[in-house]
Amino acid sequence: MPLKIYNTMGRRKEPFDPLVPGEVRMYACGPTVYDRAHIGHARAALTFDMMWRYLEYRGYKVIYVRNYTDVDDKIIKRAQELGRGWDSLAEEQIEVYRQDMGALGLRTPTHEPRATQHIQEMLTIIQVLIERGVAYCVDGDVYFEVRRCPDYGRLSHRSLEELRAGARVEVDHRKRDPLDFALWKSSKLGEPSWDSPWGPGRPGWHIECSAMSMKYLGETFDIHGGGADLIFPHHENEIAQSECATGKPFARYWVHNGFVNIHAEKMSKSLGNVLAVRDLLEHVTPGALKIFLLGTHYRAPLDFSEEAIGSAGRAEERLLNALSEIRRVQEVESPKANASQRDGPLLRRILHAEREFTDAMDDDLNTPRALAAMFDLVRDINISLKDAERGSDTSTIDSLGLAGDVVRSLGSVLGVLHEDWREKRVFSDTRVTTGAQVDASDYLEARKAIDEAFQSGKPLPEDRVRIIVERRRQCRDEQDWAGADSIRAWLAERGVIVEDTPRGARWHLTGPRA
RNA sequence: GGCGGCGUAGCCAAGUGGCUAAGGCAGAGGUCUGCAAAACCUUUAUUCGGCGGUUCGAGUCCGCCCGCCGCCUCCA
Repeated sequence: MPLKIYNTMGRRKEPFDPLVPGEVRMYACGPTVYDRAHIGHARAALTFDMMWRYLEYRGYKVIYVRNYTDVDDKIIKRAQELGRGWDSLAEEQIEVYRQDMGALGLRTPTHEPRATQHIQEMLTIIQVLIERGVAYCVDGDVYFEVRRCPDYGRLSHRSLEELRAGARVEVDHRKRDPLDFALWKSSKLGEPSWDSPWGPGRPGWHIECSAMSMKYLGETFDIHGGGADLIFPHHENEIAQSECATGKPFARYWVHNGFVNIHAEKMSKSLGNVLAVRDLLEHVTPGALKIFLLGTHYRAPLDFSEEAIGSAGRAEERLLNALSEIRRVQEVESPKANASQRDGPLLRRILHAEREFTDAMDDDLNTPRALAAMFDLVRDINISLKDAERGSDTSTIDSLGLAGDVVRSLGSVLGVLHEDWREKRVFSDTRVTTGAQVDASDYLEARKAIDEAFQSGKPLPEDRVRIIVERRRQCRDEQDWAGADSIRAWLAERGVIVEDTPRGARWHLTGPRA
């Protein structure tokens, strides 16, 4: 079954067939770097990171370019407000963006070009457009003349008339058509400025993506994407200026991800409901955030809610638990069976899950279905784990190991399931009792120390907590259930949760991070 | 006004006209446990916003209606 991708251009799923067999060139519009990344940026970056990973999983060699818009009205404005240089603000925010995307486990694209480092390439394209008579210069500004482009509106499926009718832009009488857009803007005093044949100025917004995508990927390349809001005017204008300059088709597949709403409202500065990735990661694991985002198909609008992301976190736990259980069983029971004796039913389920996963992803990257395939396999794993635990069938151990590998591998295609993320959870600081003896004076001293720390709001001293937990274990060994229960309750009041396992008591801290 | 999207169980969310409508969360039973917790298993939509229509057959196609949203202006 071939991979199919929804192409905004034709508004339908199309079989994906790259220009050069086996190789994919893709470009995604990156952020304008004037503020921290929010959850919408995360969704866009994740969508293309996931696409990249899946294309590689499918065997393609991928060149992935994502730009930084590091000169723009918003950056200039923000820098002025902050009383600092626009370039240092952009530089700082690029670093912040990298950190945030890194925290989400997103890979760094093959190239991350910046607009300011490609001024010359932009000037070249603008020059060609003027020579070809599709762009004109007025008072140091250069505009693209929209009506010289016969296909204008092809991507957004709107005619020039329709666009003019709905236009809310103020009419600038220097332009030949209200829809003409700036390729080059003359700089005002104090604004960033580069020399050009039309005087000092700075690039218009759209030209940078044409310049950078074509520089790194060629005049025609496979995939171009971004948020759905970029369809018009950004991508429409990119197509117009690129194709008019080269006379060749620009991008072949246009991919757009849906928006993130916050409690059914659009996220916007004015509503004050912008959710920064950084702030979000204070409360949830990257894995939970990604499972939440991938739980909705990338083209559909996604509504953020605490409840939904909480349930994604518990779903992540479910996947992680299965993996650690496999590991535990493997430690206890060494595989005895050879390959031919492997557990048949589980093997079949593994193959089924892999097929289901790729079918789902082939169908326009249907990550909700792909996740479902993983959860199905996890259920089968859990059932087999029960069998293995009963000790009746050691032949399943081998297949369980394989099943775990498959879950990990599918998880890494979606970029979820980094097992080390689990350690970063606030509530996952677990320890197991050792069997050490605790005498009465140590116990009383530990209680006192814990109470002092608790009352002053400090983190509880872990070594003292351990002493209490060991003391409780002694009570249990002596079948002093009342004593054990009262210690458990005492600890719970101070934010320590104790859970008994076959290997001893496990405890973790809640509340303020230990 | 123009263009487009959405409405599926308590919540989130898949679903190429045709076997019993994925999956996750929550809920309910159960296993395990001294008790708990955690974990795991089982279970939870005669029905897909409403009304008509096409079809042997529709959540899936068509029409109308109701409700919600996005784009047309910077925006992922």
